[in-house]
Amino acid sequence: MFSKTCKYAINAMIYVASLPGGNERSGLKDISKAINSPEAFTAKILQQLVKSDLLHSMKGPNGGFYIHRDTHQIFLSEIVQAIDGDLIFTGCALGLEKCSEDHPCPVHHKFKAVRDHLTGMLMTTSLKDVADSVNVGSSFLKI
Amino acid sequence: MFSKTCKYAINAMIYVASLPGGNERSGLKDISKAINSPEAFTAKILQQLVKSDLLHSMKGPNGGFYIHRDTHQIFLSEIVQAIDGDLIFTGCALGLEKCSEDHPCPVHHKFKAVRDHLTGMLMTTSLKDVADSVNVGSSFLKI
DNA sequence: ATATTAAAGGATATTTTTGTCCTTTATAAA
DNA sequence: TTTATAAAGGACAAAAATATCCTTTAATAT
Repeated sequence: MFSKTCKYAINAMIYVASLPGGNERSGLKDISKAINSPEAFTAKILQQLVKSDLLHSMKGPNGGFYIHRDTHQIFLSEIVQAIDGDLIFTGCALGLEKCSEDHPCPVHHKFKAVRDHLTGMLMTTSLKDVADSVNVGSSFLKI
Repeated sequence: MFSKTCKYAINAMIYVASLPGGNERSGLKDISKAINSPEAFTAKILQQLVKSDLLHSMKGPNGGFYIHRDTHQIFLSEIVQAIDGDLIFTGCALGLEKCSEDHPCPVHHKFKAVRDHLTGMLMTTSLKDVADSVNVGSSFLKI
């Protein structure tokens, strides 16, 4: 569904969003430990998120990553889009180059319904929604 | 969503299912031409499908691949399962090893709804359904 | 029987994704 | 101002997915 990179990215964003204090910073080590991901690889992903303006960073002592925007206004779809692009939202299920309403692949219509469901879910689920559920202990970021 | 291998597999199965005459055989060349896939790679995929008993094959002159079972009773889910395994049906959206109703990841419940939708679609869409739509010209296997 | 055809199978190559390591740059604290 | 800290960036490595090539096996037709 999502690339491994994208899964790490979502996890990382949720973790940072779930930190108390809102704009508190969290370092690479903390993040990768919290989401159980390889540190160096996570660094690259965080860089991508910073470039996509989903995350912000500060170098030096007490530096780290933080979220600038209101987490209530950041939706999972933005993270997925930033990392995996929009093929998941628009691509043909069977990989056809030219697949559209006018020239549909054999599963186009049925698949579109599922994809719209997924897209809708991602576009309406905010980082705050999921971070809150982590904070109240009703969901988890790792084992 | 699906691996490229799986997409080729679905396309190939639909193509063979859409052949007139039902149990007619189609060769590797025809199939890979029809679905616009690399021939040698497609050969490997067809082998997998044969091993999974979704497809049957005959060597020698006039040999080729054909579908044994009633295409009305073969569902897309079986193809996906045979090639990509069942991670798409059961795996955690965020890649967590231990993700369940009791110990859900932050998107578990919302994602489950989407996944159930996908699963339901795949389990109820038969090869005959989609092959028919190709045959009447309302859907296409390539550009 | 022999030749031809087409799938099966094994080995290998290429590409993409995932992952690591090390140096450079920016920031802050001493 | 110097030192410590932590992200940024570049180069490289490993693993997995995708793809090719060539030989072997099975079936048919001559």
